[in-house]
Amino acid sequence: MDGRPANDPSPWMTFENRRRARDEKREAVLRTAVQLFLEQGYHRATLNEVAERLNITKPALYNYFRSKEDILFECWALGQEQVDGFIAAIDGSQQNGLGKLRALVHSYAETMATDFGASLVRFDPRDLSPSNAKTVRAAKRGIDQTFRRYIAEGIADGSIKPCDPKMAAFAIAGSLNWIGHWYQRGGPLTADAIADDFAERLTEGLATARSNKPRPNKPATKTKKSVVRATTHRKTK
Amino acid sequence: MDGRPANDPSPWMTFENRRRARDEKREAVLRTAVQLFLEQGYHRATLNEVAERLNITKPALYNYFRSKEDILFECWALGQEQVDGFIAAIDGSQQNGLGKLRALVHSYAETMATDFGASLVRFDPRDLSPSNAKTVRAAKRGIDQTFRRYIAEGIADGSIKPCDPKMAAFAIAGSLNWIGHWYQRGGPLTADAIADDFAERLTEGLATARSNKPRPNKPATKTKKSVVRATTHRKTK
Amino acid sequence: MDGRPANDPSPWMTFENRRRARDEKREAVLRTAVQLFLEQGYHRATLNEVAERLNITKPALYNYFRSKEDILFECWALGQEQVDGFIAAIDGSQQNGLGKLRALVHSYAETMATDFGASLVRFDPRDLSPSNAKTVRAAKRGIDQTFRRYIAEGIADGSIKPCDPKMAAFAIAGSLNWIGHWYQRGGPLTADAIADDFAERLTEGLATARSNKPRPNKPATKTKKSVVRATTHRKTK
Amino acid sequence: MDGRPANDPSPWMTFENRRRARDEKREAVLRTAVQLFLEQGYHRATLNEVAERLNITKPALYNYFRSKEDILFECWALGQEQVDGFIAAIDGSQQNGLGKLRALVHSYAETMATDFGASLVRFDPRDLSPSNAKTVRAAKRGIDQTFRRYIAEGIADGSIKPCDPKMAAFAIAGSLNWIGHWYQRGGPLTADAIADDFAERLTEGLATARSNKPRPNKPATKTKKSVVRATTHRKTK
DNA sequence: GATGAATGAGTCTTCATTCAT
DNA sequence: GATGAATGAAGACTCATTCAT
Repeated sequence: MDGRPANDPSPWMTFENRRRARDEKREAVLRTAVQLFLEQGYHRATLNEVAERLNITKPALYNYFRSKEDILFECWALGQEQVDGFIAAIDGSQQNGLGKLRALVHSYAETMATDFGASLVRFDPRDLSPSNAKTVRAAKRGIDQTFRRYIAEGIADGSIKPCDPKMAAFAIAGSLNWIGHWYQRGGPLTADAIADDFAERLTEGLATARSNKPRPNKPATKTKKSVVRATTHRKTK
Repeated sequence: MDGRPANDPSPWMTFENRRRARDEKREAVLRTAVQLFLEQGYHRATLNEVAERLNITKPALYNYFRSKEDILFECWALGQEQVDGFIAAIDGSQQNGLGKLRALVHSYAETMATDFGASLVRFDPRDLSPSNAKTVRAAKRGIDQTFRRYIAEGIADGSIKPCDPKMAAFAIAGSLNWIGHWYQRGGPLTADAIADDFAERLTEGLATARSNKPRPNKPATKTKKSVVRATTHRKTK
Repeated sequence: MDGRPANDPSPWMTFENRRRARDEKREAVLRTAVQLFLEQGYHRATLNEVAERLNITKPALYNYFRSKEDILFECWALGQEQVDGFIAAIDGSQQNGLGKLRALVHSYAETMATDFGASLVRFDPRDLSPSNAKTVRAAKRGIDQTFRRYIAEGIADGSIKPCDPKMAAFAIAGSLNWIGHWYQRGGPLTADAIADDFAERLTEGLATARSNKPRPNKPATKTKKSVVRATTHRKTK
Repeated sequence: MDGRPANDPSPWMTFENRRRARDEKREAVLRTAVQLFLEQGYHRATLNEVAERLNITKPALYNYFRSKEDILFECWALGQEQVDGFIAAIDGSQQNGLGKLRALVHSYAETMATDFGASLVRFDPRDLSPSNAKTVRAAKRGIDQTFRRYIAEGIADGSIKPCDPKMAAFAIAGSLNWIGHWYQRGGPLTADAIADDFAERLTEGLATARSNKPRPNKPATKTKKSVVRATTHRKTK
């Protein structure tokens, strides 16, 4: 019933708009920053250049972020959200271990081909405050354990050959993370093609003979986009 | 009567000693530096701290290196020498493509577990001068092509299943490079165990059925240590 | 109703003020710097001291100049502008060669008695970047050729005795440049007196008998102050 | 008595040789240093480069000089000796004021065309220790006063037109000192030609009509070389 | 007498960050 | 919300000078 006319210029609307505008700018900063950080490396990139690319001035950045490190962390967080999203989706899906692993590899590979995704593996946690660094390391551990968990699940349900989940996870994660270093948008390989290729390539060695029948071309979860961050972006105070 | 034997190599000996002492110090600097750079990252690490750990003063470092970047590059170069060494050895060995690939994976994995080896993948070429960066990038390309070459050889000689050498090389190199990020000396896994494991794990998916018989436990080249740098260390003038 | 007059140039005014304030500060820096550089020499003078005298901190200088060398060059440029200014004025005047030469000597002598003028001969072009050094050397050559040109003109129009313009120019320029080394504000000799004296002294030997009649006490151009730098000061980007 | 055979390799002879060899090296250092200092400027020139050009090492220089500044001062001193020498000669000569002035100009011009001579006007006394700087400034004052003295003498003896000796001296000295800045060995003008030209040019304006008859082509003192420094070079302790 | 090595002092420069407007 | 100006902290690098050999 809160029947507010569409053209209501109420202060609230204004407030809403403000918040939205603010969030858009925040994201614009992050998009610019992540790109610059990837391009030049966090230390060589200066806030001045971030600001320049946005046609604003350096201190203006401080309206949206508390520090350079804050920006770095938020970039990372956006990437991590993607990962959290598809992991949640896969966790909730009905597949055997091998299927989940394949889905994970596929989604992770796709993410690695995005700026925020690549930031997950190309940013250095040591550039973060101890507290943020802790968060990052916990998340990294979480990803690793998800890999191991799916592998263990697969071994248990017979879709994956008995093996050491730890080493297998390392090997797979390494291949995937590496994508973040070599993938270039506009290159000969599309993110999708890479994801498809790696989903098969990195898991075929693990699959039991019986599972190794023609698998579905695309994992079911493929289109599920990551569950976004809870609500309004926290101000990371 | 000042009883010095005619063959007394005195001045020369002194000279020799000096040179040796100098080289030893140079290497000590590099060992300390690579460790610190890996620990803290190149930008956070200061020459002051490098010097402190060596119980000398910062300017003393400039007796051996021309700049911080020079040190960085030399660390990288030492790692690259190891790689060049075992690649040369494998190239000269009598094996089919699969065997060479396995040997390469094994040696590369071992190298990744060393400080100088890890520096190959954890240092950022953008921290180097354009000229040095070029060298580094060329070397990286060389390694990639070696992987692809062995795979292609294997396909040609029937030891490796037909596949895309490029993607296969990326997948393998990624797993290996990742070692440089997670391996910790003193951890539960020895470098040797990792190398053995990866040599098998990363190649089994590529092997043709016929090659996949009980392979030798250790690649033939395993004991061949990398051909070291010619003789006298260049003074990085 | 916020009763601001329509023609309120407020934001613009502010902007204008800012720019002016900025330019004023820039010039204050240059005035302080040129003085310090003359006092102590470029190498002994530190930016810290420049800043101290201005009651600001060293990095604040970098808001106005890109480097110490930039400051040096701009000091020189201010002096050169004076010279360019009076040369242009003399060039445009209606006088015979001797008259122009006298006017030049007079103005140049006056300039040598100023800080920025003295910087023309007391700063060392080798302290400048190659590009700036080139500019400086070209300007120096230009001044030399102006001297020679006026002498040649005088010879042609009969006001100056036939002689070697090159040597004559060297002799005159030497006397004048030397002023930049010995003149001290507040000393027994005023700049004006020196200029008058030198204008006569350095030219009387060159004048033909017929020109050597009672010359005007003051060269016509004497009051013409140097054409100042266009308008907005370049930002030395 | 002390009949020492010519071939006596006595310690004394050795000592003599040593001293001579030492002095030769000292002078070689100074010759190299003055050249380098003139080429690059005192501050940009490093002792390392001085040593390199001599094919010795930097610390070796400290066997002959106590500091970089000491070298600078000694270079200056060698130039000053030349000046002291010809001034003494001229002082002792039988000429009227004009003649002495001409002789002074001639010799001074010649000196300006030498490295050590140029160092007199191109080195900055502020680079010297207070004590040495004082010496230098006194010497400079002495030269100035010599110019003024000869002019005054000339006025007194009627060979020079009444004028202000101070200004005249400044004008003449400026022209001469300037030579030290522009003269280049191997250029189109020989030192001798310059000296002849300037001896006439800088004095003709001062000469009384009666003196201005054809003057001798070369001042009598021309060949008198400067009285050298007393004996063994002081170690400038 | 000469050298390699080491040092201490000092300077420029960069950049994230803050503040008054 | 945005800006120009200013700052403090920090680091790389240079070089004259000394010392043990």
